[in-house]
Amino acid sequence: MATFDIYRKIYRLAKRIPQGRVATYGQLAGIVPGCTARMVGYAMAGIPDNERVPWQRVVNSRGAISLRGGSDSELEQRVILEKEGIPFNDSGRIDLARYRWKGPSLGWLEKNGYHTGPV
DNA sequence: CTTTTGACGCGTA
DNA sequence: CTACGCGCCAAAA
Repeated sequence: MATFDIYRKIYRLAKRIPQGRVATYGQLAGIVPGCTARMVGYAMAGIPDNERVPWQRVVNSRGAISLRGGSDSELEQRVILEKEGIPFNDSGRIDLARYRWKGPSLGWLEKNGYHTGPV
């Protein structure tokens, strides 16, 4: 099992995040076997051009955008998310209790070799 | 080879 | 609420 396969799994999973929902780094890491939150962030930073991953729907555990510091693309992503129907509160955070993605169906997880529940 | 860094998370103070 | 530390693991230096 090469690390390349893990990245592919992360991408495949992230592509399942529907519009109007968000997922956290830790959440995705908990679904992909042998993956950590840091690895998800690293994977998002290195998405190949041929892959179309909705990386803007992945936020940190606080419900805030965590882009490479100082970049203006952070504001850009917030605009995209708001456009997709996700509101930000006064602190610039998303209400994860309401907008967090529930994850793929159990059948999809089993079929593609992901974790199906809490580790 | 070793050290540092990074789109993270969580417990503690 | 903020600040700090540790754990996590893959790339880059």
